[in-house]
Amino acid sequence: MTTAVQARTLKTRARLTEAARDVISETGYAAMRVEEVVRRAGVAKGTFFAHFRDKDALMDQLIGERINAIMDDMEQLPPPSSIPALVNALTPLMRFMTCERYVFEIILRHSGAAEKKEVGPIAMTFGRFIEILSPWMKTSHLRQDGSPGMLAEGVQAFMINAMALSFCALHNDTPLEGRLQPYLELWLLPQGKN
Amino acid sequence: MTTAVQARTLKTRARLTEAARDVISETGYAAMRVEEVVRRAGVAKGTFFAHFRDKDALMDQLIGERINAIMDDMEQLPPPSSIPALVNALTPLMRFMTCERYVFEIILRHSGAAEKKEVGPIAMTFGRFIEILSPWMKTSHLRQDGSPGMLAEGVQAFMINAMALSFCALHNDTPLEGRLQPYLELWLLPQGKN
Amino acid sequence: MTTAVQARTLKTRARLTEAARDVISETGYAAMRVEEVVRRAGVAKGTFFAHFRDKDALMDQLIGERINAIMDDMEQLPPPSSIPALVNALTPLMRFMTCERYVFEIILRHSGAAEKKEVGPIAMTFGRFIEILSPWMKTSHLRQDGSPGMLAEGVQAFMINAMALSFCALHNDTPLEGRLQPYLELWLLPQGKN
Amino acid sequence: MTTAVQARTLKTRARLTEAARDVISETGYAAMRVEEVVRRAGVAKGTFFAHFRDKDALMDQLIGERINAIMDDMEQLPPPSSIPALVNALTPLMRFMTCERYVFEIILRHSGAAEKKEVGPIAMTFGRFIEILSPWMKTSHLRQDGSPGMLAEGVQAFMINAMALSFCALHNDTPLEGRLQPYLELWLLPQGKN
DNA sequence: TATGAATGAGCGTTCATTCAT
DNA sequence: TATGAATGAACGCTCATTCAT
Repeated sequence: MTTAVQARTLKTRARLTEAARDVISETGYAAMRVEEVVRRAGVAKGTFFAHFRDKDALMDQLIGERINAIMDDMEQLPPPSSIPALVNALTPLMRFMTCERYVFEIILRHSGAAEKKEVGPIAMTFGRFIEILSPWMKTSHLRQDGSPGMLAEGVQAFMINAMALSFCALHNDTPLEGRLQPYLELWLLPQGKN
Repeated sequence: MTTAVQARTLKTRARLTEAARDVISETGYAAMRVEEVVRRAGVAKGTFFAHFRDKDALMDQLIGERINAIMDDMEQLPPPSSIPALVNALTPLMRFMTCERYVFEIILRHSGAAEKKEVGPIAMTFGRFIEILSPWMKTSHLRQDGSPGMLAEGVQAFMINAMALSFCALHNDTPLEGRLQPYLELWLLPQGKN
Repeated sequence: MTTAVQARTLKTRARLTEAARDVISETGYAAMRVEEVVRRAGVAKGTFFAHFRDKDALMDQLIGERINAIMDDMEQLPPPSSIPALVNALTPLMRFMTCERYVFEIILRHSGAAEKKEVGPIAMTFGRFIEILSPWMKTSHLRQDGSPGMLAEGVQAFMINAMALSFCALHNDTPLEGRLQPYLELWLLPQGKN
Repeated sequence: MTTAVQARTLKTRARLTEAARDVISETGYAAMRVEEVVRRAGVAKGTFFAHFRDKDALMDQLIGERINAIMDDMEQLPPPSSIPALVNALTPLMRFMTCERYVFEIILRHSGAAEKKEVGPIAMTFGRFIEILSPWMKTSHLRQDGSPGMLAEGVQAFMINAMALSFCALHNDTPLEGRLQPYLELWLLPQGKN
């Protein structure tokens, strides 16, 4: 009984997210309308809000799963053997996160939850990112005088900085990756090697 | 005549900003409503938009002037002679920038202007910050293998990262400054010295 | 200036009420939708709520003005010379008030305002009704041992009672007026005359 | 078996009404939500509607039983020997009926059923009220030129009127009973005696 | 410059009721 | 009987921004 009921719930939820994905692939994230999603999913508006606290909660999930998919690919990579290789490995993630200003804003807003119990998909990916990056930091050609975790968090900080600048007229002549690389060299290479 | 008119214009503008400061000191930045500002200033709503392109332009100015006041103090300081001293010097700025989530978001949004000609007060402070910090980077106890500008930008990136984390339940057990210090040590000290 | 602005305001308000009247004449009161009213009036939804606190406030006005129109007619009548004549005089009002259950419920709900400053059109008509009826109570064929005002309020009480019963299966075989008459006889005639 | 099943049915129903009474005693009638009732009763929402046609049916029952309890007390009273005594006898009923605006509205709405077969608890109390009051109308100090039933119905009308006014800012300076008494004197006393 | 009524698109809400299991 | 996810149709609201005067 309970199982059957859950199946129905999951199905409805899946129809909603599927409809949302369709809308987004056609119009982008910023233009997604709840009304349009429920219309396509063939469910009532009330149902939407029974499944998602608000529109942002759906965005959190959809963007979170995209980030996770990209991280799944990252995880398959061998530890990058050079800074340019590292930048290359990070590029798909940065590309997605900056695909729309709206997406980047959602990500920033959800990067940290105010309440521990409210930690959502996007916030989780920030932790996962560190877990993926940390082992890469142990490569011998990189500095080894900091903990892998801290080095990884530094990479994260430089990435966010580079992405934020990409929306800025003063800096968007340089491509994202080009802007990141010199900082990572300075951050990650043993001194005297960069 | 022109002078008289300009004087009136400046006065109206001053009344608007003054009213806005009052509202903010009572309710905070996020709760500021244009309606309330014009009510207190005793002018019509349309007048507000004759003086400010939009609400954000006022916010840009108000937050920018606060940041500049803090930077005026920073500028008086001698180059910090240690990482903890540097962190101390940066703390007032970080305190203000994280006083409200909304303020932090405004700052991020305005850190880079979409159009070069639209570089506003907040965006200016980002440049000024680098200018203040760069000379500090030349201190002999810090690494000298990167340009002062890049080192300063790195400090900026770590600050933003630390501030972003301060809104996050998973990390806000550590105070802002404590979170920043180890990263700056790793970023700024000659390797082998931290 | 102020006059011109007020004229515009009044015009918009008039368009809204006019549109509402149209909708009601076509579909009845209960079926009136705010959305439809603003659509027909050619104004934005926000404008509706700038003019009326809520849908009920518009209903209050529309129903109030209908009641007032009926009372305008009542006011032209000479004091009824018999109970049946009195009942006849009251019938148009009762007919309208019971035209829809929804209308009767609105009237009851608005008959008394919780706050004095919130006394709206419908509540006002209750006072006006007493003022119209009171002089009628001075007719010589009616009992004169109570104040006209009290006698009038009694008539009001019996009317409301009769109207409430008209929505009731147990009583709606008798027409409204027939139900009212015996009570008014007992209430208004000198004893021994009914 | 049938007995067992019926027992379970009755038990569920009892749990629902009991839960509803709890909710009402804590939050009042108007704030009662079906959701909260079923939560407390530990049953599913659908179960509620297997036991009660709709929410109003439960309200009808709960309010009806309260009115009946008050009428049980009224029935014990000897016929009031004066108008003030009569008013006193009616006061507990009026107090309850005006405890919440919502309650008064429910009572009015249910005072007459739309369908004869749907005469519910509240509607029944209206009949019972007349039955209790009618004998009281035969007291020698009251007018005897109207049937006891009609006199009783008049009392009912005046009570409802007084109660309706109690929700009105314009009239709620006078207490309920004070507002009722002069009308009953005029309605019930032989003319020349009031 | 100043005015302030009007805009407007969409979000979130409400919550009694239904219905397939 | 019992379950509980789904329904659904408006309403109210938001509030920065525009524009005719």
